[in-house]
Amino acid sequence: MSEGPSPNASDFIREMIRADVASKKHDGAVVTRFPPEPNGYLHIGHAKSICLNFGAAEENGGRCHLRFDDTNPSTEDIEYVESIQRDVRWLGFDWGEHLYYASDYYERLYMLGEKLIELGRAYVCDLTEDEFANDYRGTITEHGKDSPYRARSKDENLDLFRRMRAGEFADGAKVLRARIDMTSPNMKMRDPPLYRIKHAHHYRTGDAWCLYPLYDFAHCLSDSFEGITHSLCTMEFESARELYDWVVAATEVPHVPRQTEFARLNLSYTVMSKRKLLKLVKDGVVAGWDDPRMPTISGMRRRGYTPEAIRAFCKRIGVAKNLSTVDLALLEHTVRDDLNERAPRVLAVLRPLKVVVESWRDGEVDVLDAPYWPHDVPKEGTRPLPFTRELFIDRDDFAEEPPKGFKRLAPGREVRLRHAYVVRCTQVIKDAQGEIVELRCTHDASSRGGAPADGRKIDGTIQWVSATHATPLEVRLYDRLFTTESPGEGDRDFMEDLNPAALTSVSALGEASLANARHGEHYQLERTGFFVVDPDTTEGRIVLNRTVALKDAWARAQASSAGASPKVDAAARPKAQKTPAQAPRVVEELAPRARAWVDTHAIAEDDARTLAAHEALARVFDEALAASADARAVAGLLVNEILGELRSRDTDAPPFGGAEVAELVVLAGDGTLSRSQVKDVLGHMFAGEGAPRAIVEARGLRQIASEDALAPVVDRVLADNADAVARLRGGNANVLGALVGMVMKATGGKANAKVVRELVQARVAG
RNA sequence: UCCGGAGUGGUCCAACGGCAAGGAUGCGCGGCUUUGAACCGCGACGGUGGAGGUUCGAGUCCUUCCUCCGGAACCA
Repeated sequence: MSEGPSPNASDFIREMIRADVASKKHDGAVVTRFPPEPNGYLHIGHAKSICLNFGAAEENGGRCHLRFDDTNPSTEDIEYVESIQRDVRWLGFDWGEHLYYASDYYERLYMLGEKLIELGRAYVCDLTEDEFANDYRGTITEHGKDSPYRARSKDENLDLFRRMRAGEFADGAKVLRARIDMTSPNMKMRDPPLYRIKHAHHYRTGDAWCLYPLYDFAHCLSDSFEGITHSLCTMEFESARELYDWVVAATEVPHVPRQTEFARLNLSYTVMSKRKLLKLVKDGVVAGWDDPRMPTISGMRRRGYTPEAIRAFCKRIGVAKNLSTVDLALLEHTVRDDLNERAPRVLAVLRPLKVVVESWRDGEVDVLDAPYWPHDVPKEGTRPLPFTRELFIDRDDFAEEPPKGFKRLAPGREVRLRHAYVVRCTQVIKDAQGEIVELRCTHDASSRGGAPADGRKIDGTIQWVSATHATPLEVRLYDRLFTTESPGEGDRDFMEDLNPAALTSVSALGEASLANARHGEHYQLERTGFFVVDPDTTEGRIVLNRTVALKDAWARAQASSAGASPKVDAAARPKAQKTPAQAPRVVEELAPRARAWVDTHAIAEDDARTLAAHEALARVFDEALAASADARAVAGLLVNEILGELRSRDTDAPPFGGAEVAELVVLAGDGTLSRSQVKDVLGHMFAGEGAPRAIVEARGLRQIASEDALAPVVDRVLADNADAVARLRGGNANVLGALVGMVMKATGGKANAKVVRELVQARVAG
């Protein structure tokens, strides 16, 4: 199987982890976890997460835990625990000793609940769910207000919490809430519930508890208990991160894990939510979680997908934060790519049409030795393939009136029977209804093996089976479960988009060797598709599942020329309007402080607005003005350079003040420093190396602006890059930038880029 | 509407502020072929959501607008 484009997968998460390892964060340890809730079967979306968590850990010498996030007794079941373990293992990942259950932490978590109460960071609230939602939580745009129970004493809270555990209250009568901030813009922070009462039987803890922690409390603490360093989850948990951090800090647990979110996988023509998958199972639309039409791991396994193919797919799709829907065709390609080198080739006929080779003596059997593998798969092995007078070929491989370009069998025409003989159709026999029921052929005795002795070229090759040696097969042809790219798009019920033809079962005939097919084996039925032997197979009844069809250029061409159902070419679709309306720029009134800056210092309004919006920058700006610097230049530097730097360092205020910025502006203004040196110095200032002048002196920074000094460097670079110069002369203006960049690099950023640019232009023109 | 996130060929993912925005898939064409597969080659398809700004130079930094997604479960 060919490797993906990037053998060493890299994405923003792996980069972050590598950086953490390099900086010895957590002593360079990498511990991740895959935390499913045992309330459903794993699907291809989980596979993405599994590959990321186990993969990133392994690549960095770390480990990945399998943890069941089982904090909701009413939906969870041991069946799911077992299927999940089976699926993760099947995918090829190993958690070693590190199998955990949130339910094993119940006691520990409970104690932290008490601790939170003692620290005054949580309280027992008697509001019903509706009361809280309607009267206290507020809305997305309005603040909430404090629960009347928020001010309960520690003792009362503790007493109540213990009695909650003891089972004194009914479900929903009370919850334990975090005491955070009912006015937070993040709804998750408005005193979220941490514990709820649920008199329910838990599949692992039985009836030991009637008090169960909620995700936001249990998950982050479980991560902390296990020493998880990188807690990777999907984007919908993004606004929960603030609460995650709060709980970890508030409970004062020693280990602090870090949550990072990535986009979940969506696949075209499939649904992925557990709710929808469960409905398909419950409604009997599919035969179960492992139905080959399901995007579950177990369904794909039964369909014949391999772990290697799924892992290769996960590698190809990458990891990012974009909302994305991967084309199912990519998954299918990856599966074919994997199976191509894994599945031996055999012959089978799905829609049998009888063929009598009249020139073949009745009763004679020629056992051919047929290779299992095509010439480009480096594997060896053959099987005996009996050839007899009566055969079957596929109905699609014969046409009474062949269309243009048809390379298969037709009256009077020749075709090669794969691995066997070239035959010519001499007669077409029909029944009373005019239906073709049989073909009469003659064979070319010189063509045993497929090549006629006279060397004439035979265009078509088709599959066939001996009528007297055929193995009956039940072949299940699977197709995509939905007919539309986005099932249930808009207001439509996704069930309306179900593809009734997602499963077609046919009685087919396979070659003799297929009689020995064993459960789990992969085969390619030549010219048809990849198949796997289904577990329903019994002695004498071989069941084959179509994993994926082969690409079929002929069928595609026929379909599009027929125009009957022209496959909608994605490229032909009108481009989605990305910016529908050209909205006029609405300029808001400047804040008074910003207005004053604009009026008295003539700085740009946009800059003034930006500065006014960032307290730390505003302060630095005022300080710089006090140092009587060029206001416009200071504002520009703060807004365009320093602000971006602050963001990328994830800090609010720079480790230097206005005086230093003013000093830097002077150094830039008087020509001491080149522009790139200014950025360089800024970097050192952020690193806490002191004032600009000191940095400049210590490092001997001085820009080179004279043409005389720069000319030799420019000439050298131009001489070393004659090809680039040629391209520039050829009219590619972008190369100019690259050459300037090379000169800048050659001078260690000391050169004045403007002068360099002019020099390069002059040299190239001259 | 409030908070958060994201916008790069049809799709998915890349691109220390620097050479013609790269790869995969899909699509088309051709070669090869005892699978109309695979393999090989070629091609079309984007100027990076819009508008400003900073810079010698912007997909990348700043501003603003637009669009999409997530968040108001005693679910995870």
